[in-house]
Amino acid sequence: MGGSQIRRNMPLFSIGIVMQLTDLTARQIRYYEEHGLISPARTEGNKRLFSLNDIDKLLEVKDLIDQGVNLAGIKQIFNVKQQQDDVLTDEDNQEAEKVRKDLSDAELRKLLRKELLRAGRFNRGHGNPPRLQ
Amino acid sequence: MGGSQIRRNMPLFSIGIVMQLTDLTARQIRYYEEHGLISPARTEGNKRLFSLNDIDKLLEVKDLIDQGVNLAGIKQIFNVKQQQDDVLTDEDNQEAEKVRKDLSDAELRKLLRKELLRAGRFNRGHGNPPRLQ
DNA sequence: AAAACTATGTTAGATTATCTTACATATAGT
DNA sequence: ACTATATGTAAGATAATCTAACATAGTTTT
Repeated sequence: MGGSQIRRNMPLFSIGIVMQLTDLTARQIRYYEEHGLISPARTEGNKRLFSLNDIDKLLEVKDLIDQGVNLAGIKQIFNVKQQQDDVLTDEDNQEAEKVRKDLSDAELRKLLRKELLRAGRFNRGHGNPPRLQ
Repeated sequence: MGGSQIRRNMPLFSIGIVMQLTDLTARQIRYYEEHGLISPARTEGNKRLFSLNDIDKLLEVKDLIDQGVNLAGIKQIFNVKQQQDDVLTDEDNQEAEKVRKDLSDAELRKLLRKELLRAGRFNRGHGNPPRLQ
């Protein structure tokens, strides 16, 4: 797990914002969580807090559902992608990972900003850039 | 105006998250708003929603306050920077100017910091002098 | 065709997060 | 010494979110 991965996993967004960003209902988002497609963090008071990764996943879920894939299928797809990610991460990226891990807190905002700008194109291939606005 | 401007001004973050991200209290954040240093958006139900720009500004406020600048001074500094931004934006060399602007954004902070540090040495009157380390 | 399952809607009651307003207070400036 | 600045804190109100339960249109399965 590299530093940037942590950043992309930083819990930042309330469900209301995620609803706007993904155009999903709260019911849908909770249902997808219930079925293990996402695992948003929680505040001390039990409110969900979503990361950029969560939002990416939700947009992907939405996309796949639009294409007729059911949740079971999406779950499988996510599993496969996760395995790929594991392989890619474990392989040879130690050095780059190390560099990435040492990002200063000051740079965090800029990274966040960047992430938002390019939030969209899921790294592995298929492209439907969700518009964040 | 590029799409990125829209993104940076997109209201996304609740005050709780901004507190964590900036290490400011809610009181401070609201006070800075009250004095016009930021203008976060609101939800339909009147909750504040902060953008990345807001967070940047808050971090800058915090930084300047740590260096002994009062809110009036910070307001002036923001005004100056805003004017510069306006000029640069109106000068229709948008593409190249944008790069230059990014550079000068980072640079300007350092210059300001230096300048303020020097000024602080002259009229030192407060018990909490800038830590010269 | 009936039964079961899937994915979502809706409602209700409870709880958290945030809001405004007001008062308190320690430092800093005059 | 007085005033202004910047922040803390408390109270009461309300918005946003939570869980749980029941409803339902489609879709599979039997």
